[in-house]
Amino acid sequence: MQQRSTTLGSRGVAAIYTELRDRICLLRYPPGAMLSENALAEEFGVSRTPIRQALQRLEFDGLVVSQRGVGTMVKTVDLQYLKEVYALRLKLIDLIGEMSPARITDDDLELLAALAGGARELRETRDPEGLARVYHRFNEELSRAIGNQPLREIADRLFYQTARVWLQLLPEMTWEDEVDYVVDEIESVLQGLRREDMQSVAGVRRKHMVLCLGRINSYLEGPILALP
Amino acid sequence: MQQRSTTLGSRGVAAIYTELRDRICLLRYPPGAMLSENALAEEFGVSRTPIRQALQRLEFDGLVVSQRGVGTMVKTVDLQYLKEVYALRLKLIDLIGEMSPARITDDDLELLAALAGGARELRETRDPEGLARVYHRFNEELSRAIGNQPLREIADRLFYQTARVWLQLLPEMTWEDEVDYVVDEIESVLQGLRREDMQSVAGVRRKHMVLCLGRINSYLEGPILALP
DNA sequence: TGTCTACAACTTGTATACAACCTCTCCGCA
DNA sequence: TGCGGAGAGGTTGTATACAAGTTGTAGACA
Repeated sequence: MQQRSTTLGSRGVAAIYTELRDRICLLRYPPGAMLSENALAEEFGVSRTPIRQALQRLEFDGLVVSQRGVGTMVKTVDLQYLKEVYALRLKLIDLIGEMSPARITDDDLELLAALAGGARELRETRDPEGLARVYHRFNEELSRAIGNQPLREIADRLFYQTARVWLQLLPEMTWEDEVDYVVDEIESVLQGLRREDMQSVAGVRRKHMVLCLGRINSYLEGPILALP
Repeated sequence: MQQRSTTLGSRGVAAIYTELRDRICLLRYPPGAMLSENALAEEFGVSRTPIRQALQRLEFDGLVVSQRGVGTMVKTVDLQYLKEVYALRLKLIDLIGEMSPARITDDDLELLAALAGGARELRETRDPEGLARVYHRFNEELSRAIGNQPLREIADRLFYQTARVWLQLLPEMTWEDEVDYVVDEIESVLQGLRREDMQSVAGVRRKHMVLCLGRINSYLEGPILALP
């Protein structure tokens, strides 16, 4: 049997799922791309069965769609659905602020600081995928601070459903500005966490999300999102 | 091949998933029950493959857990998780009230009235599963009134995660009271919908959920849910 | 009698063969 | 030249055989 060409955490299907999800959210698989079960099976060194499990989970997440006889395609982001997801995430941010017990360790704070530094270093490089990776890592770390487990799962799911849109428009935006926005959000959240002021953290996140929404709006033909 | 003994909508895996989910939520498969893939495959007249797909989806929903070499077991409701789900649902009810466009047709209103009538008829019968079925139907119908699609999916998911608890304690409660509670909730919601007053609907739902929570608390050893 | 081991009978996880289906191309034909 | 149908090649969906793992039990042995 062919040796697997990709290093996985050897946790089987879950690792494949995470890898494919990241590839989609980092636009390595752009919207409309066709994913071949056979090709993925060869690449990961497994049969089609585990690949299909991962793809079906991605289909539940709304990231791909499978059609018998045609193939499995990365879904394009539906604007109406995007609008609804963002509206919901704005509401959920407040809930996160209310329901989080703020169980943050010093290690977490250091990691966030390192992420802010990593983002700042990207200012000269112009590496959209790298910046997106930092932001994903940032979001992942903040997710761990959500004390309510079902809310955490829901927030993660919604994040990965909309994570592509910003990255997709990143090349058309002003690079330095976007880097600064990310750095500012991370550092502002960091300050809030140090004071254990989750309401402040929620406010910061909300502000940046609304601002990002505005930029996305201005770069799409016609406003797709009605700002409150 | 043996003919399938269960009438499915012939939509394949989705129908099997729904059927199994209902069996779990209506306690036909009580917590701790073992589900055999082979037995289910025989019953539904398919191979293990579609059965496994449905079971994996149920595992994502947190309703079952599979262990290699052991089997697939219906999960017992974890009290801490239940508490968190209820706390979240209370918050989401308000969101539903805010974000719903109240696209209700007269047919929907008639169906809700019929459900209230159906519940009232059960007052003499003492049929817990029937009452639960009515309440599930009621919830399903209200779900269609949620304009925000991701919120609707989330609300459904959370509902089915906690639907068993009330039914599980129903035999120990006062039957007539529980019937009256269900009838009152449906009719109160109906009144709110007729006035297109979604905030009132949310208030009713919230009130009944808190009351139901209190009853559940009183029938479990020690209060598991801190009421606000 | 108690304990430990080997094994049989089950389970889920994986790989593979086959069926159903779609799409594009090529060839015959008007 | 335009059109239409058969077919090849590819895809996902399903069934089945096999691998890996767990558990209870029977039996040997101290």
